[in-house]
Amino acid sequence: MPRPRKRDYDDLRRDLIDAGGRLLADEGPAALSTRRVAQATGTSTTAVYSLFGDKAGLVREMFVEGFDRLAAAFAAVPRTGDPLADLLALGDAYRANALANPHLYELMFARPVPEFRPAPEAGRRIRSTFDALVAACARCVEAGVFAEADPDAVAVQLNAMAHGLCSLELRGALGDAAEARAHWRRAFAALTRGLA
Amino acid sequence: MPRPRKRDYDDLRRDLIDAGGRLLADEGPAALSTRRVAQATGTSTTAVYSLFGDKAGLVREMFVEGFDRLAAAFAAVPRTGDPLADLLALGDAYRANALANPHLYELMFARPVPEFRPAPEAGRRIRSTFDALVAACARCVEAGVFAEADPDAVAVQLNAMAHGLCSLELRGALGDAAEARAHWRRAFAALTRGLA
DNA sequence: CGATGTTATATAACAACGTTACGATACTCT
DNA sequence: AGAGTATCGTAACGTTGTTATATAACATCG
Repeated sequence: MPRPRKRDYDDLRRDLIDAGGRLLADEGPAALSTRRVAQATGTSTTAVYSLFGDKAGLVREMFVEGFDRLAAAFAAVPRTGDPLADLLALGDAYRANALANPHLYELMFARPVPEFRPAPEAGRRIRSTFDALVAACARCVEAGVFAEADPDAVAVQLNAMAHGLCSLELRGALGDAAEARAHWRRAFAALTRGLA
Repeated sequence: MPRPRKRDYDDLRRDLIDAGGRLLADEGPAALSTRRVAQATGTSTTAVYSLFGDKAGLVREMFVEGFDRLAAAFAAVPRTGDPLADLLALGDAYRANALANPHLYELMFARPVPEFRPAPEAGRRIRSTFDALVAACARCVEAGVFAEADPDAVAVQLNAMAHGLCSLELRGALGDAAEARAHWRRAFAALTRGLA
């Protein structure tokens, strides 16, 4: 056999992904170059190519990291006896995650790195975080909080609203934090009332 | 005075903007380089810098072109006696414009060109197309179709929903055209019912 | 334990990128 | 007609993504 060196291998992978995230967060997408990432990790550009194949491959890992964080944020939302409150808490978690990791949110939904376009295959991982939302919607339907409807279709509506609001807020179109929170509250109040 | 040459000047401007649009639409953001644009227009990269200052300056023109098209699509929506129908027609126009110019839509609301970040000043032009939406919301409130509310806040909710749905549809997450249309209908039915 | 084969990674090169300095051209105005 | 200035082609600089090459480090076999 050749040269596994499994330990350092995984460490280097993580280091490169983390360095990419830091670069993206601190200096924006233009600073996310293979050289900068390699330099920040104390290695050379070749590492990116042997470990990820491409710059796009590295960015793809940062992309799934973004969805992993979102999934973690969703998983941390407790399930109480109130399905509607749970659903709204999911919305808050979505917003909090986007505000805490704006660069990853952008990477997930705004395509800031021209080399990287999320593959349709990546849709499956997105889907798995989406399922948490669908389940919460299903509970609302079962509990009679929402009118009889396909939970999947309901989830699409809430997802669209959440993403639309995040998009506006990150662009600064929702005013300060207090105003933004009010927009969120009103929007989900109206939408969930319409779904009842 | 210097060397106006107003005629060719404006023509060249338009040609460069159009070439950029074609390049972006046909080959994606990675192909949108000053050299490609200049070559497609039969000129050289310097033209971009003397006419727009920057690559970002050229992209900014494409950006406002996107909003001009959206404004034109909004302006083409007739105002009938039914305020709610008018509002929904505005939503359809928004969707149709996004599907007809997906690359411009991406430029307006995502961030496919790292060099270009919409200036806060550009917000004013966005605002002017947003105002058409606000006016339609105000008519719904006045007519009693919606409950008493700040038309601006209502418009934010509809805007967020529309953008969220467009974003999902352009990503292919809304199924085929028929399914997507059904999602749109259901989403706005629920939201406008909740606003009543 | 030393030789060998295989892999990981640094070095250096390539084409293409955004940008700028420089010169030449083509126009407006006196 | 002459003078002055904005436009724009040429060519260069540094940086980008990527790849070919070469070296170094490890696992296995003799």
